[in-house]
Amino acid sequence: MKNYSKQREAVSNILKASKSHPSAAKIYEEVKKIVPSISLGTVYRNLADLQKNGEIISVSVGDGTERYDGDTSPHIHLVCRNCLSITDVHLEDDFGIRFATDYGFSPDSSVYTVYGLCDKCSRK
Amino acid sequence: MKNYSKQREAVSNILKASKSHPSAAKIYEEVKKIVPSISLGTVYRNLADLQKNGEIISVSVGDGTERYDGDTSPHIHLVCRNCLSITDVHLEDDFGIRFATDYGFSPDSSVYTVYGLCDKCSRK
DNA sequence: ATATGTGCAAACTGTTTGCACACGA
DNA sequence: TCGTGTGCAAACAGTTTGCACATAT
Repeated sequence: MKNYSKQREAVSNILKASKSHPSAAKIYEEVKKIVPSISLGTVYRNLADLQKNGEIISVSVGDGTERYDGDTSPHIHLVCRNCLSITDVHLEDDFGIRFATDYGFSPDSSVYTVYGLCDKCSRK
Repeated sequence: MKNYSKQREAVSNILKASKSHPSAAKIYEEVKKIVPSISLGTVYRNLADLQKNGEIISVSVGDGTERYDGDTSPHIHLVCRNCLSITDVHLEDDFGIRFATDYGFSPDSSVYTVYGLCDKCSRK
């Protein structure tokens, strides 16, 4: 059904180790240090697979690129519309997942994003 | 500072009246019935403005298009990875917004999305 | 042996942008 | 009048995909 590949493993590891919500291009840069021959297309393919499995999530920051996150524990993303920074706020529990189940929905992941201006940018 | 335009008004009205989370292309189709001369570029520009004002929000369904929502009251989106349907689950309160404020963040909107399979698709 | 994954590069498509003109205040 | 908004079309950029080859089981 699904074979092992060092490329997918590397992508997964990088995301799980990172806290910076990198873009596909950034991940590509990082993975090349481990698997130099990897191509950007493969990065995208693996990101799609991992996301479908619920191993990673993705967040829209509004700059046209998708950001990826290897942390699937319940948390909110505070996305600054000005500097595009993403701040995590961890939660006890993901009640969205619980609600979904109540509706007959089979959830694999959830993303809670709050948009606005971060502390620094709102002072200006 | 910001002028009135029937184009922006029409885009806004359509979104506030709709419950279907339409794409920009779909909105364009609808708006043309009201302002036939409107262009797709203008639709995008107005969607960006409205979103920046917190009048509308947008949701990624994962098919490469952004969906727009004129309902900014607290609710969760249940997005089916198979049929791409979006089901709304309304909430009492948007605690993400409250949390954000506690962190010195100035929120303008929030999006809570749960991905998975809807009732219908998970049966197959 | 056979299904699955990869690298490469071209193709795709949603979105953005420059420009000349129109409109609102 | 003067700043803001629009229409058009071209340009852009992130992402996807076809194909031939490589790898996993």
